[in-house]
Amino acid sequence: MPDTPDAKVAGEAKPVGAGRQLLFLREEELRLAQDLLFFGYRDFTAGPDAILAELGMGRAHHRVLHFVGRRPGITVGDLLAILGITKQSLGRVLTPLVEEGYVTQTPGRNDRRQRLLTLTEKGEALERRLFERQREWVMRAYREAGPVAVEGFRRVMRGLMGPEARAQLDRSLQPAPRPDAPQPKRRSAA
Amino acid sequence: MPDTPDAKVAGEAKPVGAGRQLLFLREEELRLAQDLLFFGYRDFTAGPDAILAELGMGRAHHRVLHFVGRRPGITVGDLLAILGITKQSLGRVLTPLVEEGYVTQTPGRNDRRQRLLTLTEKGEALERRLFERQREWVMRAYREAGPVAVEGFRRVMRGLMGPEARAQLDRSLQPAPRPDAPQPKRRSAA
DNA sequence: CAGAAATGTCAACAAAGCTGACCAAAAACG
DNA sequence: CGTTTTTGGTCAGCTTTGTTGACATTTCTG
Repeated sequence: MPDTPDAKVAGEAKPVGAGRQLLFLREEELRLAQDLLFFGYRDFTAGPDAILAELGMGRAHHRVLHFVGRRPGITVGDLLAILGITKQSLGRVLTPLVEEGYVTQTPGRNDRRQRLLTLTEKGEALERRLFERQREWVMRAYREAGPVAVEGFRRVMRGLMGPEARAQLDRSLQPAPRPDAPQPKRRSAA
Repeated sequence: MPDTPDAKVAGEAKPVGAGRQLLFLREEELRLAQDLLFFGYRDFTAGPDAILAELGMGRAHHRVLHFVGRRPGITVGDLLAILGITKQSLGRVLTPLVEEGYVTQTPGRNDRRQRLLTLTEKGEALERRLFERQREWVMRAYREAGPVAVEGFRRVMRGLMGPEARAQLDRSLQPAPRPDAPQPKRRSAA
């Protein structure tokens, strides 16, 4: 089956009959998924990792830059919920990022306890650099696989996420909720 | 079918025209890919992680169990190449796995320097338990997404892998190479 | 004002990577 | 045969990024 290096990676070439969606999940196919996720994720992160290493940073810094860039003005608490780590762990990467001028903290206008996080120009520049590296990589994969495969990829990856992550993802697709507008007493969803 | 809370995650519903495969890669779509991979991979590994934690093990142990299970009789060197770590790092998880009876080492028959690695019954049982947990998770995602999406997922994940990982994947799909047959002087592909 | 919430910080620990140095057994080479 | 290379293991020390637990500060809220 792995005849040509690319064509139908390891999927049965059987015409996908209507009702038999339960049979195509044989053990080998699941094991293949494990392999794909391990190797794929590892190589997906390798590019940025190399850039970060030169700057004495790690993947955790990238994640902060990424999610702060995605939701400028995000609160520390929300960032913690997204990353799913403790504030001590976050502090260890966030504090240096602030000290070295990649991220700014500004007190919230409604709630001055909050430190709203935003990328500085320097932070945006680095985030963009990391993004571009990763973009090339993903673009290659997308191009090779084609638009239909990309849509399938998204659907499956989304299915691999737990309900909380899905909610967070949906939220991050919303048009950021006016960080200074009077907000209706949000209960932290953790 | 999954038009319910899932349909078209965040993809443009535009009919995928023929030649415009270069345009559909807008920035937001790439950022979505980053999010999907982060959350998806994290939640994909969460199940096994929980089981492993009870046994005082980590993800690294799972990887060893997985790849030894996949290629019984694998040499330490080959396992190192697959995992892409140093032998010291491997030693820290492999030695305990051997000591606690999950993995056996038997000297190679052609090359008695080699320690061919195989799962014991205990090792197979644990690997299977981890596998089943992950299977349920992946199955849910596959079912929700449908067979066509699964094929797309595979194609994209494979594209995200670097050339070396692809080669290793192909090799692991081969019918394991008779660990005791006289082998034709393999040059280590590091 | 009292208490809860948002954030920060100190200390200690763990998992899983890394480098460098060094050793032994077995194979391969000349 | 003797030398060199390969395979694998081990010790020691360092790094990143996660964890708990305890405690302080500021600010909001009832």
